[in-house]
Amino acid sequence: MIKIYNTLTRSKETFKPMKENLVKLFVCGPTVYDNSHIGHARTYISFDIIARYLKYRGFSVFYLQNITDIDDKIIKRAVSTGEDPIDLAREFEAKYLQDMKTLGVENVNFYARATEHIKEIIVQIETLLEAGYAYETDTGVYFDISQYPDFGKLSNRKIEDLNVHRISPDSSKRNPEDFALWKKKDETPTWDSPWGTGRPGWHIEDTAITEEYFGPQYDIHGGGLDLIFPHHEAEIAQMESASGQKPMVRYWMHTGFLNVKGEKMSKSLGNFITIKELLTKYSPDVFRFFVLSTHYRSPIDFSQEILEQSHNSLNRIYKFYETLEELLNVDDSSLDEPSPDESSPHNSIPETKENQEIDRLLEETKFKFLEAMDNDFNTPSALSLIFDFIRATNQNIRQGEISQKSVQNIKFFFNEISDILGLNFTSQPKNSKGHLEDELVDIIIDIRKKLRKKKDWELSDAIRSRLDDLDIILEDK
RNA sequence: GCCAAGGUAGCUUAGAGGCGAAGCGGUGGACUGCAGAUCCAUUACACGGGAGUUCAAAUCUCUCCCUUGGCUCCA
Repeated sequence: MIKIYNTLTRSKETFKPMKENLVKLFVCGPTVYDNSHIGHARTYISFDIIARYLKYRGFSVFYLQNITDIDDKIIKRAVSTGEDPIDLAREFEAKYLQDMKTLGVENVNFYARATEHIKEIIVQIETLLEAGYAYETDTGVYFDISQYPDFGKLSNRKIEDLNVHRISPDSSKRNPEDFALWKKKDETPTWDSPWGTGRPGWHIEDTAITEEYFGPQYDIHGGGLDLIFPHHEAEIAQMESASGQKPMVRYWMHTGFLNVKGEKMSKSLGNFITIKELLTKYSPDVFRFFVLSTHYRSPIDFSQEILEQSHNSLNRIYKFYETLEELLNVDDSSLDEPSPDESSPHNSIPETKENQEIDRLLEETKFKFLEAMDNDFNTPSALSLIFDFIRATNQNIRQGEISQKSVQNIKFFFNEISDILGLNFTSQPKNSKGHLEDELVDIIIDIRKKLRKKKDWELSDAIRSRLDDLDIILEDK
């Protein structure tokens, strides 16, 4: 039984989709006006894992994400570079999708562009106007907040408290908190509407898109913590007013921020790290492990040092997996050490008490792993169980008390974990050098092996150290 | 001002009334020609301060202190 923390009720609730085992999941996508940064990556990796786990648990997941490809920031950026706004949006959308692919975020079923849903947006605005929830002024069409008394239920705010404004409200609005559904504009790009040319407001695209694909009610809506207010609040107001059905969303999920030295990452603070920059230094898996090591709702503090910690921790799992593979392919090691005592053809260790112990521990770990993930996707807790298991198993391996069958079962479990968490320790890339380079390095290593057999330590060490200078690390077994 | 999330060993994180956590780091050992990696063991008075409830509190209540975020740009 999966429990999900619902921002709306501020409590964990048992997850039950509206329709049997079909999960309709919507996550707010990016506004594509610049490169995506690692804060975005945190959120999308978190929801990637959530989608993976729901699938693992037998749900059929339809994961929908919007792409905000029209908005003030895009236009502003396009004006400054002299580019067409839509071209600019397409360019950064492509980069975003590439970043996600590199990060192993691959469970989104459909990306919906705002500009390809203008028709649906207009229909929804018309519905709101007809029902008296919206009104038209000289500057646009606005949602009338006084018609929706529940406004603020998600962020736990009262309308009367919303009196601090960074931007002075448009004077044509009835209430200062009313938000734009349609902005009347002349500068391109614009779309025709019953209210003249212009473009949609920010919030309406999501509800138009989700209504189109999911209907007025669906299961999970996710996004970063910063979207709770006003974005998600506005979505609720629009959709529930337009459809008359509540709730629009059954489970609201929000990811915590990625901070740098305790501060939110932002351009103005200059602590902005793009996904591309990150990946020049660390592998996608290291970053994913870093994300996994904190609960998705908690703030996560980024630093080089912590990524190093993640790297080291992850290596422990990698090495364990390698050990499993070695145990299953004992004949491979015959080149180096033909261990005569254990070279019996079957090399099978009979079922012993120790083996039963390991098998029991495996079952227990599996159970607890699911329990941790069921509990609002508690990945840190799940990881901790894996480390417990590795330590205990290593002890048995060291004593030689483990059967091939047990190793196989363990490996199978780790393959599952690899899938659920999206960590690729099953196919760990060795060296991402070019093909020819690989082979050249192999030749050098081969020669060095022979030198070591001759106990020519001086030359062996020199080779190792020269390779080290090229970031090729040799580790003798 | 209002709303929200936090303060857990040197660092990063789980936990959420009782059985003293996981990883990283440190230390010791095994292995090794050496180095590294790996493995094992071990280490660390752990719960922001103060009061209260309770047989029992990191965990519940109150209060105070501190940090961060949001309050129509935001993942």
